[in-house]
Amino acid sequence: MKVATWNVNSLNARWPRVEGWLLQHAPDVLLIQETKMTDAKFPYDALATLGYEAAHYGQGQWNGVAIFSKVGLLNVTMGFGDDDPEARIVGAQCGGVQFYSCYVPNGRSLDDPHYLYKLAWLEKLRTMLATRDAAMPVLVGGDFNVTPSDFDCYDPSVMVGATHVSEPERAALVAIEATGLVDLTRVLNPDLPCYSWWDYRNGSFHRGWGLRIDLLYVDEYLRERATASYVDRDARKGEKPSDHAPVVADFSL
DNA sequence: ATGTCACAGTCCCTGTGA
Repeated sequence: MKVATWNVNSLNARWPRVEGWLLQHAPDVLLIQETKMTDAKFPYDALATLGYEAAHYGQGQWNGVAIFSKVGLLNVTMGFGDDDPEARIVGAQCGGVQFYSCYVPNGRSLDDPHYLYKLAWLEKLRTMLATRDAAMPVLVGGDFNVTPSDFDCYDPSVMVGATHVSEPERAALVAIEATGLVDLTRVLNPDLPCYSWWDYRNGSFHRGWGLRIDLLYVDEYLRERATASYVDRDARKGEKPSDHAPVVADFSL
């Protein structure tokens, strides 16, 4: 089973790239973030032509998450079941695995209310994962907007005082791991940066100024069966790329 | 460090978010 997560920064603007990527890589499951579209505009028919069922939790202009699957799509859940109006998490069971596609709030700055919303959102995710059905393998992927460690930053010295590197954000990831999950890309590539995002500005991609903020958390069952995890940097090149590259994992199930 | 992109509305430019 091939699985990937990709923040596409508008599925409307990115559809030609997404369609091409699906044809080239044929993942069994693709977790998408930032569709930035209403459900009415979601390309269900085009995905069906490519062999994918899809679950979309859309909001409109901002946010929006989806799961594309070639291996079935059951028990779709949207949000955490509270009154949060932002469309940032969708879940589904695909091929006997519980998947979640997550778009963690950015936080904006450490003194912004949105930063507290980010921490609260991560705690809601942790609570949900702590009470999950342990009988079902689980993969939680998405744009976490947090670097797990300084090694996931091109230059930690320029990130001091910023979001994405703060101790509370990293502690929130550690607490999520404590529910029985591992950061698969890092576990399989302890010595590679595996950056997944580069700012559109400053020629950041070509200068190597990246961050690893798109993560795949898996339980022990999936970790034991994982054969590879990598970033498809080619998807960050060329015409109208997203500012994120897909993060892929292969499993022998 | 700020050299970009996408969105909606004020609608062919501007403010906002990332």
